[in-house]
Amino acid sequence: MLSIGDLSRRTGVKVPTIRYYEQIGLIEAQGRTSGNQRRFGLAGLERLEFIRHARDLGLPLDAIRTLLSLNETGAQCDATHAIASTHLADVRSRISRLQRLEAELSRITRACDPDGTGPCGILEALGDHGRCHGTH
Amino acid sequence: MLSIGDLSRRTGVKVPTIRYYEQIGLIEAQGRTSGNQRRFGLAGLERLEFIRHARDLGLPLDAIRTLLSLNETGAQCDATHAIASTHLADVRSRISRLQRLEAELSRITRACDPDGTGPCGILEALGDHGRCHGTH
DNA sequence: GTAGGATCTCCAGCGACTAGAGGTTCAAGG
DNA sequence: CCTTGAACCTCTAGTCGCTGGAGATCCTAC
Repeated sequence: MLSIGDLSRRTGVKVPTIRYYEQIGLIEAQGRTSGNQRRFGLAGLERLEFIRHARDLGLPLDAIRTLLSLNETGAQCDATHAIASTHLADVRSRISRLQRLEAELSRITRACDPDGTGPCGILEALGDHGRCHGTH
Repeated sequence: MLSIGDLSRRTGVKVPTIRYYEQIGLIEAQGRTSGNQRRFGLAGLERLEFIRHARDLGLPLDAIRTLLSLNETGAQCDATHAIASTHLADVRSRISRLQRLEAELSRITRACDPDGTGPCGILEALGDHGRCHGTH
């Protein structure tokens, strides 16, 4: 029987976050002590580790909720694969967007000449989208 | 004199968003009609274009607020440069984090064998962080 | 004069937590 | 047995950057 603090230490998920997960129905305590404190079993620990790992991989809680129920109802690989690859595509598009952004930002940042006498190049560049190369 | 809708069409910033920006003190209408509708001038248009561009580059509104005031008080290049390069560093770290994530996710996604008879590899991989390569 | 699109204000919600107030319970030491 | 103090409880509100809806008013063209 694990207290919420034990669970937190074992999984690295913060105590208020665990309570939050319970509130939105992602996990459930096995029961409560006579003094109303949550107690978790091994199943709860594993479930939270699953959630933690999926969160680390950037999956939204809603997708995790679906994955958990797939896990219970006997894994349907198709659905699982769909969620994972959708997320993967999402991550990839975020990467490429960020890379375009990085290019533009570093170009703009270089436009600043701290020793010069004119107005700051960064502020000018921000005011004028027309000078940008490509889209962002 | 531009109505809020004109401003929206010219900048691509949605009407409710413009109102939100006014609410948090980022922009200000030049005045109101007798019927209480906002009217903006050229200064407002340029200011909103600046905000739009900075937002597109991923800068948080707080940083934009600072940049705008720097722009007014006669550009201090140092401060401007600091904000931009802090943001650039942030973007770069997000990129590398996402790339690590991408690697892990595509590894996990490949673990799924839809035709197999065993349990879904993706779900197993999610349940067991120990199998991951590197950190995420 | 009227129709209907644009505008107004105010409030609530998103995702995924995080922080704080104010109170109770549990475990260890004396 | 009693006390201390860390850990726990509930509830509410705040974060960021919008977005959507309700219900009312305004503006413009016909």
